Amino acid sequence: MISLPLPPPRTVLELMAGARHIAGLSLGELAAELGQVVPADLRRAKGFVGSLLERALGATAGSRAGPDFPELGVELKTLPVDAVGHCLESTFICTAEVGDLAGVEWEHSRLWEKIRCVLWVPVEGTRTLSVDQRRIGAPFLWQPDGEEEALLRADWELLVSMMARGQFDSLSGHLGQHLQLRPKAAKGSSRRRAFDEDGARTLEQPKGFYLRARFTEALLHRHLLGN
DNA sequence: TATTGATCATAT
DNA sequence: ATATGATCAATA
Repeated sequence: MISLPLPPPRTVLELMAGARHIAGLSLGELAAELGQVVPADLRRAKGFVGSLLERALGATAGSRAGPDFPELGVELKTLPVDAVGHCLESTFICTAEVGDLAGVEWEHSRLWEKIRCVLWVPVEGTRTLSVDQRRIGAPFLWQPDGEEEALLRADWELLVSMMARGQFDSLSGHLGQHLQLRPKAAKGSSRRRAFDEDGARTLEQPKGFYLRARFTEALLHRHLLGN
């Protein structure tokens, strides 16, 4: 047996090995090894699974900005799945700037920096399963290929250009084939400085970029088929 | 019932 | 206040 939490991984291969090591464990078993208590449900602990996995695998970034494993340039994301392999939720990637959008380019965007190398860890997320019984699945590393990058870039450019033009009234979670923009705030009343269609200062709801569940599901299934 | 809009806890 | 980790829950 290897003791948990694992030390900070020195290489991507080491991180992968750690993730494979905890695959098959239930969240209850993993939490017990870390001396943590598992909440009865996630209503008041929405980040529990992600934080638990970070701790187990030796992530050190905490809630600081940037990737979970800065030295490796790897972002860790849990992926809630059901028994059949369907993704149950979209995946939050990063907050979106709603003002001062001039000159932002895809290659230097926070979105691209976040997703250029992701270690996905599927975790059972069916709500009828108690949290402690949910099992951790096999991890897989994803670096978007040219086609995937082009698809995400197209969505990103549409959404960002609309915000840059102040077209917030036309924005909704319906836009974007694979990447969407949705509210991301503690309260519905939260506001950030932005500019309206006439360039006048205004306040808008904070927003975040999310990968649609069907997109992450395609990644998962492609991995399962061997790629 | 799939999806969008709203929300919760914690760290800095 | 804002960024981290996301899932909840109302709506269409």
